[in-house]
Amino acid sequence: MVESNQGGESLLFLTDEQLRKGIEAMFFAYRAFTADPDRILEGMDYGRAHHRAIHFIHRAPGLTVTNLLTILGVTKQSLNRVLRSLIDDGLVEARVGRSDKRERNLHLTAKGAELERALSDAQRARMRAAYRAAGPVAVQGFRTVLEAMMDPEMRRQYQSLREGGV
Amino acid sequence: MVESNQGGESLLFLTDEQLRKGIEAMFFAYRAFTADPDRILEGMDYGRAHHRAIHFIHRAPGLTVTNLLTILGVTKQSLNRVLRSLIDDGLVEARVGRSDKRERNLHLTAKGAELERALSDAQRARMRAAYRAAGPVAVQGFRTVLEAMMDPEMRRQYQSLREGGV
DNA sequence: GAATTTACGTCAGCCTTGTTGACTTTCCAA
DNA sequence: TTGGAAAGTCAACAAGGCTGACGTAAATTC
Repeated sequence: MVESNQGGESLLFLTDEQLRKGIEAMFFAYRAFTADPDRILEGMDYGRAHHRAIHFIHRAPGLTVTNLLTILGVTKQSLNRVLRSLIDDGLVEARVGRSDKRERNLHLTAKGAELERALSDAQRARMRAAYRAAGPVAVQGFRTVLEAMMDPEMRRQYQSLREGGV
Repeated sequence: MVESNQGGESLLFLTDEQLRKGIEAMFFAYRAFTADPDRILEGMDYGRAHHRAIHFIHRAPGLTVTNLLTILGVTKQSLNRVLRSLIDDGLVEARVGRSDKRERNLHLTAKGAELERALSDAQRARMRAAYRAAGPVAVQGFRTVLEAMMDPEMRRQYQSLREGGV
């Protein structure tokens, strides 16, 4: 395959072969990425969906059900099943909204925070090892490419997530 | 949080906050990554599992069922369901092994290759746009971090995948 | 003040894709 | 010739997505 240069910059990294390698890297890395939390959750009555809910409730305490729905990109019914069990088991608390009483503000309980810590410790340990092995420049590139892959709306969400609501 | 330096190199990129950002970037980017093929497959009788099988059969034509099982990390029963429909619909051909007749060497038919092209065109288009936006240095970092995240065994698989078998 | 909209919850049913366990057939290799 | 490997299949189950329909409470609009 013949590659042309543009503005003197090599575009070798845009060959189909390079792109395919990137695609496969995403596939394998994502499996590794979820493996540790999955291992912790198996045996408990929870799964990956619970992990995601817990993560974002920890991340943005007080967020509403609709907020969480939007972030996770699932239906109300699907989230409800997960949230129901977390609330019933006392890991998540749903407080009636102060200004708008229709809303439910979601918080982790002490017990919920404990599980969150176990899960994110495991996930961060892998991430930390990878970051350390790759170095700061690579990490910067990693984040840049992932961000560029997101749809604009998702990217906005990703960037604007902060504590105290969404 | 106080950060220490080591060997004169900043370790700011290893803070929990940075790691958390990386974790969320993986989550959001992976959703975007699978969105386009998912859109193509919805309506057809296929799903993400079919896409994965098709991808790796295209990638390493002639690979055996056991090979594919190992790459995908699922059970024989789970893969068989997917493979069954692809073979019945004439997208995949399972040829009896030449040297070992117990083995089945998997190949895409013309029809299978056509779907593969549609799926990978969509996925590569997104990847290409992200790569182009991020630039070659970032892409290098992206690949480096993803590779570092994999388990050694998975990394070996990722690196050794080539045509003509696995 | 009445009507409409929003936020949330829930029931019922379906699909995909993963799992275990058990069993068969075919074939290679010691 | 016999044990083990490769593949296929049946059955049953679970997680976690989905749609559609409905109900209730609270906010908002007319």
